[in-house]
Amino acid sequence: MTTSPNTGSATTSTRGGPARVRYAPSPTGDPHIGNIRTAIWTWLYARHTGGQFIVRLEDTDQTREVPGSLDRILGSLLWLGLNWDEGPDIGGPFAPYKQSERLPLYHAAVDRLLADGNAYRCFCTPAELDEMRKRQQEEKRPPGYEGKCRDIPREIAEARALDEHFVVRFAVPREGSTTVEDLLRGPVTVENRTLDDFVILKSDRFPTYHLAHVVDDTAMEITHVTRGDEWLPSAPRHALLFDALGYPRPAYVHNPIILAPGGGKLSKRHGAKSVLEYAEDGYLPDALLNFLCITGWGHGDDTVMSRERLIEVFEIDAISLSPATFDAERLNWLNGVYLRQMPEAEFAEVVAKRLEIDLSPDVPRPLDRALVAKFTPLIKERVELLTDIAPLVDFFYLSEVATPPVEQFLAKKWKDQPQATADALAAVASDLEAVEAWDAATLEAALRATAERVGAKAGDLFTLVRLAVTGKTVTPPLFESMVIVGVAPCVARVRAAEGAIRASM
RNA sequence: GCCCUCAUCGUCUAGCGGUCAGGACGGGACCCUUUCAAGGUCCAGACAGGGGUUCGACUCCCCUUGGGGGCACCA
Repeated sequence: MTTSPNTGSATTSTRGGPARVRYAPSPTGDPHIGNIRTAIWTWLYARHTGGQFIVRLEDTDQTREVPGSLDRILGSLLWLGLNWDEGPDIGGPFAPYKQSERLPLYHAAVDRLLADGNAYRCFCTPAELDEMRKRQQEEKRPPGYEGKCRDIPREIAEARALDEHFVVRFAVPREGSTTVEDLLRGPVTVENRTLDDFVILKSDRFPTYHLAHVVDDTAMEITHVTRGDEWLPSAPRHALLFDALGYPRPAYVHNPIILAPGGGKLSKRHGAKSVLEYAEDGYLPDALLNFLCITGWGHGDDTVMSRERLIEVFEIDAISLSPATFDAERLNWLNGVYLRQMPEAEFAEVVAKRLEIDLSPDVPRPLDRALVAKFTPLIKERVELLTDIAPLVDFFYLSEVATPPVEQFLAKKWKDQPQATADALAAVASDLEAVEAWDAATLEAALRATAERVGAKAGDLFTLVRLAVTGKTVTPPLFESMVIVGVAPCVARVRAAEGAIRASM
């Protein structure tokens, strides 16, 4: 018997219209970044079509459950701005949205499959199955259940079920083939003989993913099933289940996974963290959203796309078929782009919040917002990650900046010239004291004059001053920074540097 | 081992039978410049290989190669 191929009716009838789609995570820990990308695409598709985005908890494996997962999953979505219309926390017309609370639904489906002869009870023990697999491996045969219990007469099976552990397996047709329509790649056909009789109900009376997916996505009227393409090989099983239960099949979108640079699985080593970790590390939600969305999907020549823009132009069937590689550098660049685009006040607030985390505990909190607002314009285009900020501006907060090692001053043009260097700094200090207005333009003019007087190039002198005042070689613009630091500390720091150099002579 | 799937610059992609194969990240050069950035200009860089189909293939088909995934009482 050949299963009739899905003609794509579900696909064509729902194209373009409002989509009911779902994100269905397992509470087994923080969602993986690839998993989140699927959620983003799914959400965008719902918003693009004016449909609904639903969250459903797939908690059918009691042994793998990690406490607190649900909160972190929902927290991740929230942080990314992926709001849901129905879910385990807010309920909805098809509640409950936790599979562990929907057991009766699965049992009803199993009863029907059993009654129709599309499923059967299997009494094989785990030990027996292990042994079977071992044998298959030795004989170089494909692994899979061979149907030992498939032909047990129903009355006998029912009797044994009274006091024996059992699972329920779907009776896959032994012949023919099954075709699944994937929105991205068209028809995918597999021979039924390559499918084994998979378990749909475990011995603890919980469903497996296969059954739960079919029952719930039907009950919740999901139009498009979006999931990672590790599910593609089992999609025909699901199709068979839909057919056996007499349910219409949803449209499927199996998207490729994200690869690590160099190939293979993505891990923390490659800069892939959980969403919440990105949040902690100071990435912007919109930047991560944008980045994840365009890795594995594209819209013409566009790269930087706002949330609104993405909703507007996102087409789910434009998802790329080949697995994309995670490009952390691109993410960082995008984060910088979003940072630079931010309105001044908003940027200042983000900076302040971050500094309250990163700055030394000696600095009193809450941070002086007026001071933050002063240097914020100086650093805006110098920051890619929020963690770049503290090292760039900490000298604004220190009453005393430690003078860097003398060697740092006596480099480049000042190499082996401690006398000239010290004299130059001395000149700087006295000229700064004499300056009549403490603003950037005046300071620059004054120090350029100083440079000429001591016979140094302006840039070389500025390097000295920068080092003395900030303790760093890389800083925000020097004169603007000095204005913020103030005349007295600047002079003191320059004198301290001068002293250190003289002491080393 | 069997099955499924994918294939354009280093990376993410545009292309949907006729293009100088475009853009972005990264790289290089130059400009700007008090450091570092940002910004600007420019440069290098790809259709995996082989067969077909066609007047014409990056585009369609087949094979090879390579990558990815699946074959649990996990999802």
